Parts: sequence; structure tokens; C-alpha cells
Amino acid sequence: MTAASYPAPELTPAVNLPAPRKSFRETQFELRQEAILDATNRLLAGKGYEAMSMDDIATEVGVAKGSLYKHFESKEALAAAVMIRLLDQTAAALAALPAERPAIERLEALLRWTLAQRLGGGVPHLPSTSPALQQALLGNRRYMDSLFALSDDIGALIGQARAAGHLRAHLRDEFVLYTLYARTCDPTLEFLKATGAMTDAEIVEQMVSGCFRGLSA
Amino acid sequence: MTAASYPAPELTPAVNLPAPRKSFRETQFELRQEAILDATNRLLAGKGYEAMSMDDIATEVGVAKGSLYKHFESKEALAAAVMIRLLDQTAAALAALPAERPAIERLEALLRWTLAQRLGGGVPHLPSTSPALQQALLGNRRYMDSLFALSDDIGALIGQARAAGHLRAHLRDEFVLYTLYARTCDPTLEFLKATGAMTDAEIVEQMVSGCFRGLSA
DNA sequence: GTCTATACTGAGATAGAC
DNA sequence: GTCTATCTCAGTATAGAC
Repeated sequence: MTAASYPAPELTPAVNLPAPRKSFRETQFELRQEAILDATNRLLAGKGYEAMSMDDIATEVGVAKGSLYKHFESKEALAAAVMIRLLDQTAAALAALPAERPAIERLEALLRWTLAQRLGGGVPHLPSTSPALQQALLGNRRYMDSLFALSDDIGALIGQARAAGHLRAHLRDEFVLYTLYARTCDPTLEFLKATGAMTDAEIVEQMVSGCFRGLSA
Repeated sequence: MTAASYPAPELTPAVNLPAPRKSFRETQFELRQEAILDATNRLLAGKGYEAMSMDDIATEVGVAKGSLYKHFESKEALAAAVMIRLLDQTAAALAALPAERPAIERLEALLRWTLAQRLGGGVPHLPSTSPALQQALLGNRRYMDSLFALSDDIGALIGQARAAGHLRAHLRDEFVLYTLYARTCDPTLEFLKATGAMTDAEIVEQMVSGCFRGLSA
């Protein structure tokens, strides 16, 4: 294969090279795309998938409803894009934790990070408030890829924590993994927030502590 | 007040007397009403509130959709009736536990009972899969009465368990209460069930153990 | 690509005969 | 009270002008 067989470099930047210069229109389009994702994220966190209409999103972004379909082909695809972004951000947050820390502590830190995200207006990792969306996501290739990638990372940590004797021996790996995912959409968080009697930090602390060390003395 | 001023006994049984003889039509009506509640319960557990249509319910019961509205004025009212029945059954199950047992054990037994119910096709106590339904229930007087009654009972047990030193001291009562409610709609249960690698009994055991004693060794 | 206007569908609820 | 048939409306998605 000769050098001439490669396309011109301007058209095929390597993954880690700086992005090519974009036209004004392209930039505008991507900014709007991000704005749509952000608005959807807020609405999803606020009222859930079913109650959120495309009209709501359009209004929130300040764009016509029809235009949304130039960015995402359906409501499901839009919600999926939000979820994919969240999963990838979570994997990045996990990778950013110091590798020297014991695995069990990194798992705790991950849960702490996720709960803090939710209290700050984030979407729960599991779209458990919508069976319809959950179903749709199962058929979304890119979503499933991100989900498996994250689950593999967490699974590896669980394996390390177990090897170090930091997990209760009779609890299965799947149970631990699913429990961590489930805690990220735990309604306990909303209840505690609604009472107003606790600060966000206290809520996170009680939930992490309750999850890893239980209720019983 | 003379005896004659009382209506005929057949028409006004005291609360604890045996039920009056009912006409065939009345009996049929009540049987159908129960059948509707049972069908709704199954569908609610199976596909959730939003995905369940009145057509689904009518088909499942084997009755015309219009007839459903002679029994319940709306989809919300029907779902609320199911939830009220569940809360009252739960309160009864709690009251049936031997008072000699330590409070912490009764709390555990209650969670165990609830999880077993769900694995047997029951509805989660919290309608957390539907923000719309949750909202509607907040405005339903009879639902809220049942919810508060059950919460008072559980709250009393939590107080006893705390007095006995069986709860971790820094966890707040509200956190413990909400956590118990939340475990009854924990998606971990569905995940574990879906893997098929564990029996129902094992699933219940892991979840109760994880809830009360945590993940960490 | 963005807008306005509209087609289409699913589903909750009601009307009227029996 | 139960049925069949229908109304109504919200909400996703698309058409067509600019």
C-alpha cells in the first residue's frame, strides 16, 4: 500500500489529533445538538421519559419541534443518546480514580459520584422509571456497547475487591453489580431530598453507608 | 329510641356481624370487581402502569372496556385500588408477625415477605415506575391513609429496633423507612430473576442480607 | 436546517342500545 | 351493567415553504 492510497490528511485526522476546523454552520449545529441533549437530560431527570414530550424538549431548547428530528430520528433515539453520554461519562469518572486505592474504595467512590450527579439534576443510570425506554435501549447497539463496557470495568473492580476479602463472601458478583446499578436509581434519594431535613452531602453519606455496611448494627 | 326506630336488621348489619345475604347480581358484581383488581395487579406487575392499557385489562378479564368504568371511574382510580389493597395486606402481614420477636427481625421478615410477594407476581409497593401514577396517588385520600397507617406501624418497629441497639446509630429513621420501601421496588430483583442463575429463595436471601448487613465484609 | 402546519395513531373516556 | 361504537385529545412524526 503506497502513501498515495491514503486519503488526504485533512479529511482523516487520527483519533488523537486536534479536530479539523469546522464551519460556522457545523459548529452551530453541534452546539444546538448539545443543547438538545442537555435539555432532554433535565426533563428526563425532572419528569421521566413518558411524561416528557417532544414539545417539552423543543420549548426548553427554544427550537421548533420538527427541528429535533433533524438531530435525532426519534424520541427513543434522543433519550438513548442521553443515556449513552451518561454511561461514557461514568466510565471516564471510574477510570480517573487512582489505581492505588483499594477496589472496594473505588466502588464506594463511584457510587458516591453517581449519587452526587443525580442530586445535581442528573438522570438515573437505569431508566427504571420507564419500561418502554428500557425495552428500546436493549435494542440499541451503541447503548448496549457502552453499558457492557462500564459493566466490565465495574466487574473487574468487584473481582479485585473480592480477592482482597473486602466483599461479604456469600454475596454473588451479579448481586453486587446489580445492587450498585440499582442504587443509582433508588427512590430513597428523592424521598430524603423531599423531606428537606438533610443536606445533599448527608443524603449521599447515608446511602453509601447503608449500601456497603447495611442497616443492622 | 325504641326498637321500632331501627331499620330492619337485614338492611343494616353491624360492622362485625356476618355479611348480609347478597343477591346473585351483587355477588357477581363483586366477583368481577375482584377479577378486575387481580388482572390489573398482574398487568401492573408485568408491564407497568403506562404500558398497561384499559384495553389490556378488559381483554385479560374478558369484559368490555366500557364496563370497567362502571367499577372504577378511571385508570388511576383502578390502579390506586390495587395499591390500597396491597398496602392493607402488607399491614396485616406485619400485624400477624409474633410480637415476641425482636423488632429488627420483624423488619427483616417484612422485607422478606414483600420480596417473595413480588417474585410471585406482585406489584412493587412504590409505583416508582410511573411518575404519573405516583403523582395521582398523592392526591388519593384512601391511598394516603393506608400508606400512613403502614408507615406508622413500620416506624414503631424502627423505634423499637433502635432502642434495642439493633440499628446502626448514625442512620436516620427516615432513611431506614424509605430504604425498606425502596427495596420493595428494587430492579435488582428483576435482574437476578432474569439471569436465571438463582432460585427465588436465593434472590430473597441475597437482597435481605445485602439490605441489612451491606456489601462490605 | 429551521420554521409552521398537519397527518396519524394509541389510548382514556363516554354514549346509547339492550 | 354490559355491550359496541365513538369521541376526544395528546403526542410522535412528517410535509412543505423559506
